[in-house]
Amino acid sequence: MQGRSGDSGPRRPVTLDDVARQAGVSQPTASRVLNGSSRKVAESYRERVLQAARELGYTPNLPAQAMARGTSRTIALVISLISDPYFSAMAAEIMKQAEAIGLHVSIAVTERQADRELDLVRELRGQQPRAIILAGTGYVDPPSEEQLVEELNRYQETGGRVVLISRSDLPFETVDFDNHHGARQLARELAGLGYRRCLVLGSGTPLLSMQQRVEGFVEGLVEAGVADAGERVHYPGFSWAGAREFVLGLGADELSGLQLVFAVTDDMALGALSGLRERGLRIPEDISVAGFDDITTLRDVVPKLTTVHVALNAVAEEAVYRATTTDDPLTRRTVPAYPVLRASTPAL
Amino acid sequence: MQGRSGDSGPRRPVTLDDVARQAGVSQPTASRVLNGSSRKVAESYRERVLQAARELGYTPNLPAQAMARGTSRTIALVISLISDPYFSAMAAEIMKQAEAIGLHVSIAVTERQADRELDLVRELRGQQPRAIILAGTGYVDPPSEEQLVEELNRYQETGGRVVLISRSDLPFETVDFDNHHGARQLARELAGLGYRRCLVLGSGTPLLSMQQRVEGFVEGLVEAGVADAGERVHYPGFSWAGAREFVLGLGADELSGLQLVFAVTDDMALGALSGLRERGLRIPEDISVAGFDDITTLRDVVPKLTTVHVALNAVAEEAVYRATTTDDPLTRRTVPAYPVLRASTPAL
DNA sequence: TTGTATGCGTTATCAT
DNA sequence: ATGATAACGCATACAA
Repeated sequence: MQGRSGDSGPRRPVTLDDVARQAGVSQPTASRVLNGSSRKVAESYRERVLQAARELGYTPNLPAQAMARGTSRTIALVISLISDPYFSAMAAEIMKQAEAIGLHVSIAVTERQADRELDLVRELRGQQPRAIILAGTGYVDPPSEEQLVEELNRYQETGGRVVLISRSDLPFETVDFDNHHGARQLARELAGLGYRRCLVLGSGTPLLSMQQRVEGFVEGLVEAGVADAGERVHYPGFSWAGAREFVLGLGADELSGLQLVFAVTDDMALGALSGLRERGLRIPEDISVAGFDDITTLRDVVPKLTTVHVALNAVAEEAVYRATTTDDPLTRRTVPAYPVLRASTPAL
Repeated sequence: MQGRSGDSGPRRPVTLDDVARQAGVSQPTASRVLNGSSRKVAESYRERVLQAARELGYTPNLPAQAMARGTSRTIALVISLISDPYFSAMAAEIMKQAEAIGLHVSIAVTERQADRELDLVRELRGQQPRAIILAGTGYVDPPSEEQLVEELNRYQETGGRVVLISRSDLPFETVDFDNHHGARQLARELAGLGYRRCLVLGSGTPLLSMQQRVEGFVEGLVEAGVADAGERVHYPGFSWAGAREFVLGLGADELSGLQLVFAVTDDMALGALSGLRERGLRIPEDISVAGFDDITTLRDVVPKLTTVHVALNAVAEEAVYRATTTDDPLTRRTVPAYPVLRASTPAL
């Protein structure tokens, strides 16, 4: 009799009306007790309402609340790929921060298709979220940038908040890592260890933050006296597979004399590492590898990968803060990123 | 003048009414054109409505639609941890399947706290989702199982669908891997390679599916003639760290003669691997390691880890199907899981 | 085919 | 302090 489905036909969900009736009060009073803020309800009524709600198993109908209040308790988050360690970590941090202040996070995924971003934002806007956080990859030359900006503006004009992570290309609140500085410091430290001939793997997909990492790294090398640093920059597909395939396709002459491969993400660095090994090279005896992001996966990789650590929690905190605060004007906050040298790049 | 925030004060969002007015038709007609199913609208009207919607940038207010229709286009998904490779892969697959049929997925995270599950379900129920999928870890003896079942029943009685993944403990639609069989096959294959003295790392947190993996593995060994297989089962904390710490705490006598460590998840297997290496053991020369799940992370681990592959996509597909189909009665579908032998467990 | 009227569950505005 | 009543944006039954 219990635990079975379809027992007594589809019942109607318990509403505030039901609770009020059972408690013998008016429906607004029940509302005030259960969901309201101005707590001016007599203690006796108060208890009766609470008990009725408990007995009936009342749960507020969130869509109805959202409509009546004109605003929901949801933050919409747009990311590229949920199965990517970087983005799942980012999503986790943002959810954590949001939930700490009683907000729910609705996640949408572009699957790395630039054009899906616009559709998603449009769709998400329909959910009437309190804020939209775009944490996906910002393209250098977005196919529909104008429409996206227009859409976001429209959303913002109706009271919504827009926060961008890792993409300073659009005129909205932005939180970003210090990509340039982090990569530059890494290059300088590596140069200090004796590295000179470095191959740089940028992103084939033109992404702003990735370009900053390339430029920072090259600049760091140049500052350290590596004059021709800019000559060995390549742009394979923006993925593990892309980096691996690129490395596998390298001519023997291009590889010879190479001391290090730096990829703009750990994901790509691991792909490159895999490709290098397939070619029979030992890491780091024959060639060194470094990445960027400091994803959790690195925990299980041997040798420990040198990378640039980014404070995801700080970014998430800042992003959620900006997503819920309205007082300040358009700002751009940059969160530090600092190199972490590990076994994959020993001193030469 | 463009791209700035707070230009002309918080405007009101564009509603169906606005579109109808601009198009010179009634609001229901606009509704029929834009969101309705019965497309019995004159072509001339139809075009005017579509154009008006485009000009105004209309997006349907989803909460309002949900309320009017009495049902939303959302599936609620409860998982343990979004940053876990297994769960993020699962979430990705479910989102993919759901989006293919025009459904949005709302994710909630228990952070591995058993008691949070009940609260989350209650909260999610308020979102009026079409279905609730519980993909988190099912505890052997849930602290609030009765209340959870009651809550889910209440939800189901009001027309919601409930689907469980990897936990056959509750009286609802269930999709599960063949944990027992997968582990058993793995054990038999390993025994065939010559493995006899195997340490089994189960889950310190009493989880149903993990217990099945332990039992399956032991059974497989026993069938292969390893009489004392059940004596070397331990239950460290259910995590990378838990497995690592357990291995680090093993007495030298317990380690000596050991040929293999099998952990019930890849996550734990990798933790154990890390711990074993810290103790100076080489994998697989000194000792072998095997896991379960075949998570993506394994791609970057050397040596390649032997594991049991689970068809996440099949599970996700089945779960979403069950979440959206109402005709069939209570069923339990099991998805195959099969061992994948790799370099971490060479023939002895 | 199209428009009018009504209801969904909740909050907010108003009397009382 | 409490209760009637009017929104909120949309879909639908019904009338035209």
